[in-house]
Formats: sequence, structure tokens, C-alpha cells
Amino acid sequence: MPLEGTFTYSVPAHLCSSVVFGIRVIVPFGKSKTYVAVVVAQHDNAPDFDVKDILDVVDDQPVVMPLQWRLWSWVADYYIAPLGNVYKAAMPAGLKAEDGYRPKMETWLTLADNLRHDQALHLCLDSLKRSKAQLGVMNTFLEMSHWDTIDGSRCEVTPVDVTREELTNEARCSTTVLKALVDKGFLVAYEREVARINISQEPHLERAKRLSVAQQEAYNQVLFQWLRKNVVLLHGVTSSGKTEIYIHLIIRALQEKKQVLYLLPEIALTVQIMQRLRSIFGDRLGIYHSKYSDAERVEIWKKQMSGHPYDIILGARSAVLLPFQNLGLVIVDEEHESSFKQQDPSPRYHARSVAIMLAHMTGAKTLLGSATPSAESYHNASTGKYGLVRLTTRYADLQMPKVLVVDIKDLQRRKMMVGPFSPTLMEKVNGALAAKEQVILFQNRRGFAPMIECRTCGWVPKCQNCDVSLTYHMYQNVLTCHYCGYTYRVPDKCPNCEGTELKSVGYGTEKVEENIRHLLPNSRIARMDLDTARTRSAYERIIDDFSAGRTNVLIGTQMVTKGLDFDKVSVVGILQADNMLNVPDFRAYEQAFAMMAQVSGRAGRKGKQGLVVLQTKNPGHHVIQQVAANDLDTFYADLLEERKAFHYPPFYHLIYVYFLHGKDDIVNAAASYLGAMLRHWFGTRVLGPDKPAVARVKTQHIRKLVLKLEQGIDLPKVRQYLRVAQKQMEAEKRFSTVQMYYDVDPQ
DNA sequence: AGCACGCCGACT
DNA sequence: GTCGGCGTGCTC
Repeated sequence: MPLEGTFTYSVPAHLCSSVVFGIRVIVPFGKSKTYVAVVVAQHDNAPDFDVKDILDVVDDQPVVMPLQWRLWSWVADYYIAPLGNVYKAAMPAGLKAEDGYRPKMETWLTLADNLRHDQALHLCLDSLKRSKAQLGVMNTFLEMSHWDTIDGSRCEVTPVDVTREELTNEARCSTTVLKALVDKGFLVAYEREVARINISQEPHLERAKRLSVAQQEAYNQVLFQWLRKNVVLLHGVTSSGKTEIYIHLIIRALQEKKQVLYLLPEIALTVQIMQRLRSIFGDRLGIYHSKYSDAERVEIWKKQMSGHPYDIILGARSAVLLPFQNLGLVIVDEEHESSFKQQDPSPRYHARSVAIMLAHMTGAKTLLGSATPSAESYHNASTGKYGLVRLTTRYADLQMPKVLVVDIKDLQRRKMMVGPFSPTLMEKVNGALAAKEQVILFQNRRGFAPMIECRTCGWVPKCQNCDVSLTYHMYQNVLTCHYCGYTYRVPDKCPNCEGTELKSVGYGTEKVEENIRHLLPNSRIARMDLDTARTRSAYERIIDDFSAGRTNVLIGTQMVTKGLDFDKVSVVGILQADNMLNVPDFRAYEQAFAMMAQVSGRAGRKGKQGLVVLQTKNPGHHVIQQVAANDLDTFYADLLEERKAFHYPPFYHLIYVYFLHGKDDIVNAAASYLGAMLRHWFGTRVLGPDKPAVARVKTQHIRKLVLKLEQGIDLPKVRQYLRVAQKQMEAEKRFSTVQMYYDVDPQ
């Protein structure tokens, strides 16, 4: 449960020997409920409150390791999250409930004992003469189980049992026909447990590609840096083949009989990378991410606790909370990705930070990889806290793409834009398609248009529950709130002035797609955003179609920037770079730069330089210039200087404190009350309270306090003060219904 | 979170 | 006289 701390129970005598650390037990909780709990400590100190007895034990083997418990406690403390929430995030649901997990069963069929000689079998088949379907199934069964080739006396062939699924498929029959045979006693059905994660595939470590000279050099450097540093940043340009280096480091860890954790952002966990690793590491590799069913996650968890755990776990954020028995290496690929930070719900943890802590606790080495490192990691690497290895040459002598900056403000003024496209972009796109090459168009906004507006009076439809304008989605013809998911009918006329002309303002991916279809009727267009790639299979189909050339124009949001390797893309268009730069957030430039650099990296193919058309209203903006020149050094120098001047990470720790309530005046008073208290202790380190950019979400009014804490400040003490302040606020009756939470190291 | 308790207004 | 609405407080 999302509660702070742990609860103490007494162990009845008859359970004394079975209650050990890490097992699950059943306990009474509250007036009438019982819950499953995990044993995390045992002691003989009688507490000063009444304790209840543990009712029963669930496991005979621990399901949690002491080290995990230590890590969970660290996460709860550092991110100021209830321990219960950390537990909730770490454990698959099936392990949290007493009967949540059921092993997967398969029905098998075997020949009845009394038919296991020729005569009886013949009689049986005779009796089925009038039931054609049953006879067919019976014959298919005999064939599949090899009973047809066995003649009574000599048994050279061993008969095998057949699964119900195989038999019904092979005989093309329904289960009713089969059931008739079982009911007649000719076949016997029984259940057998099967593993959901049962991939038996031999490892083929020799399938790892040989490293290029540059890669080999980087590999050696990483090993060398690890002699002195626990964390190394591998800063390798896009398409430099970082994955190849990871593979060789993993092989090395396996040779040392160590386990490996390989973290990727959810969205980069594509079939491409999974298959590549599986073909090399076979069933020594386990995969763990949110698209896996809970039952599969339970099995992976249990395997990790067993005597033969996976040697390698490839997973998304939550895989960092899995049990490891002998961890030697942690890889965090695309470490700059903000999706490593969990936003909602609590615990709002950053998997990179937790991974580094996990590695620290286990004595493992950590490798962070990125083409566009986060400001934090870049800073840590350049100040010597982390080791740094650079990989500056692209794989197979691929050139860095050429970037053309196009001023769309000027073109708009001269009425030369065709929808969202500049003449330059259209020319390059046409050229690429004519040469049978492919194009990626990047627009970081889904839907048709970010809002619609009444032509006469300027009225804009807003969400009832949130303070945002609604996004227009043409295909479903609805207005959607991207914050609460609520959808609205598109009004026929303006409720304000009765005007009937409602025009869309701005561009989303849908509108870009429609424009392109109009302009290039012969192109084969695909769109990839949250709406078209909602399921894993839809996402994979889009990628598959594009890499096989069945589509040749791919329009997408930031989804198209992640971990995809296409080799026929010659032109990448960034339609509105300003969207990303004008976000009111201190990470806006960092994220815009990373996104543009990453999407640009998709351009280019063997032997031909790729082209990026970067459309912006601010061609002189320093970030645009730095993207165009691929000048990372200046970009980071500027970024870090700014961060230092304005007291932001990596020079200062940030903690956001959020307040939520249905009434604006109450949430405001609560935030001011706590703000005043904190200001008393921390002075000018406290900013706010302020309304965030979206000040109401899901009918809750929001306020935010910002704490900027200098390096070297006693963070545990700060967190302690925060907890005291929160307690004091909650003690005030008028604020008792105000919800509060923290975002430590916000993204 | 989830539940019980308790205080109020609206019904047979 | 009782049902059920929701605010409040507690869970070893």
C-alpha cells in the first residue's frame, strides 16, 4: 500500500522456523482486512504498540533479496516517496497478491492404457466408423504420437503425448470432437505446467561482429577507465556502433561469470535490438518491460531468484528493480532520455541514478551511452567524476549529415510556404523520392492541430477538467485533452458568437500527413505517433514497413528519433524546431538539441551524405546554429554556463514540491503556508509557489514550489526538514485534504 | 489505498 | 426513524 514505513508483527511459535527475510506472509491489516506482506527485518525488541500475529506464510523461498530491500529503501528516501509505492513499482502485481500468479497450463493428450495393444486399438477404430470427425482426429492423434508405427511387440519407436492445441490444429477439428474421444475413454487428457518465458535458444557468442579499429579502441578505453572510475560515459556519435561495444563488454562480463543489466528507454526496445541480442546470447538473455504481461514478469522475477537466473536482463526503467545475484555490469543506453525518469505515479525515480546506486551497492561497473549526453552526465564526465570515452567516427565511414537551416518566418511573410513545408524541403523530398530514397518528417506534436479557433471572435475550446486548449484529431473527428484523455464532440458553431467558421491553428502530425498526401499523391506515407503506434504490434508494423521500403515517407513525433536504424533515408525534415525551443522548462534547449541531433542521425546511408532540412523562425538562435554545425562542445559549454548562472542542474539539486486540490484558494494557501515555512529554513533557495504552465489537471488545481539546493548541502537533512514541514501542514485542518508530492531531480 | 466511523440532509 | 452522502483518521 502507498504508506510510509514498515509494520511490525509477531511471529507465532509454529511459524518461527519458516519466517525468514524476503518471504511473503499473510497479515491482518486494519479492522477486517488481510494482506500479503514481505518480511524485511526480524528482531526481538518489543515495540510500544500492540502487535498482531502473522497469520501464515506464503513462500518457502525468499522472493526478495536483502540488496533489493536496501535499494528500495534508498529510492524511497532519496525520492521522498512512500516505501509502499517503491514496493509497488518493483514487484510484479502477481507477486503482490496471495493468489495473483497462476502458472500457465497446457492440456496434453495420451492414449488410454487399455488401447495400448493392436487388437484393442482396432476395436476402438471400428467403433468410430459412424463418427467420421472423431475417427479423423483419432487417426491424426495416432500419427502424431507415433502409435501408428508401433506394432504390439517390438517398440523401437517411443510414443509421445500430444498437446490439445497441436492436435486440434493438425486435425482441424473443434474441441468438442476431441472431448467426445476423451469422454469415451479413448484418450486421456491431463494438465501440464508450461513456462511462459521458455525460449530455448543456444547462445552463439561468436555471432558478435568484430569491432572496428575505432570501436576496439573505445572498448579498451572503457575497460581502462573502469580501473579508476565506477561509471564511464561512452559519448559516441549517432551510428557509431555503440551497441557492438556493449555486446563485447557483455561477453567479457559473462566470461567473468557476472550478470549484466542493460537498460534502454521503453521506446527503443524494438524487435531489432531484441533479436540481435537474442541471436547472440540466446536464452541467457531475459527481456523485461511494460508490454510484457504480469505473469511473464513474475516468471522472470522468479527465475532471477532461482539457482539459474538470466545472465543478462535487457529491460526498460523498471528492470533496475529486479533481483540480481551477481551483478557485474550495468549499461544505460540513450542515458539522456527523459523517459528513464518515472513521472507518475510515485516513486518518481530516475532509472539512471538508481542503476548507478545499484551498481555501487553490488560493486558492478556502469556504462552510460549516448550520442547526446545529458547535461548531468556530460558535466560529471568532464569534471572527472565519471570516466569519459569518445567515439567520433560513424560506423562504416558514414558521414555526418549536412544540415540546411531554412528561415520559415521570412518565407511565411513572402507567402512561399506550402502548408508546413518550405520550397527547399519540398525540393529535397521530391529529389529523394525520385531517387527511390526515403524521407523522415519530424513534427513534435500529435493530432491534427494543437487547437481550433473561431474565425469571428477568437473563441478556443478548452478542456472542462484541465486548463489547456483541446487538440483537434481529424481521423476520429474529436477534440481531445492530452492531459486527462477526455474527448469532446467538435462543435458545429461557436458557442460564444454562433459563428460557424472554426479554423485549426498550428500543425500536428495528422495535418502534416494530410498535406503530404495532397502534395505527393504517389508517395507511400506512414505516420508514427502515440495514436498510430498505440500497441506494440502497430508500432512494429510501421517500422517494418518503412525499413522494408513498403512506405517511403515517415511522419512522426519524437518516436521516430529513438534507436531506429534505417539505411535508405536520405532526407530528414524538422518542420518546426521552435516548438521544442520555446517550452517553458530549463531543459528545453538540452532536449531540443538532443531530439534534433538524434533525428538528424537517421539521415545518411552508405556512401552518401544525408541531408537535414531544419525549418525554424529563429535561424540565428544559438541552439539552431549548434545543431547545424554539429558543434556539441560549444552547445554544452553554453548550456552549462547558463545552468550555473541560473542555479540549475548539474550545479544545483532541484526538488519540486507539488500541491493538488479541487479548490484554487485552498491549494494556494497550502502552498504559501509550506513555502513560508521552508523559506524560514532555506531562505532564497525556495522559489514560489507558482502556478505551473498547466495549472489545473483532472479538475485539480496545482501549485508548485521549487527548491534549488547547492552542491554539498546536506540532502538527507533537507529531506528531513521537508517531511517535518509536510507533517506540520497536514496537521492544519484546512489543508488536510491537500495532496502533496515531491519531484526530486525533475526532468 | 481502503475502510470504518461519524456527522449531516433527505426520504418511508 | 433510517438511509446514504462524503469528510476524517487510521492501518503494526
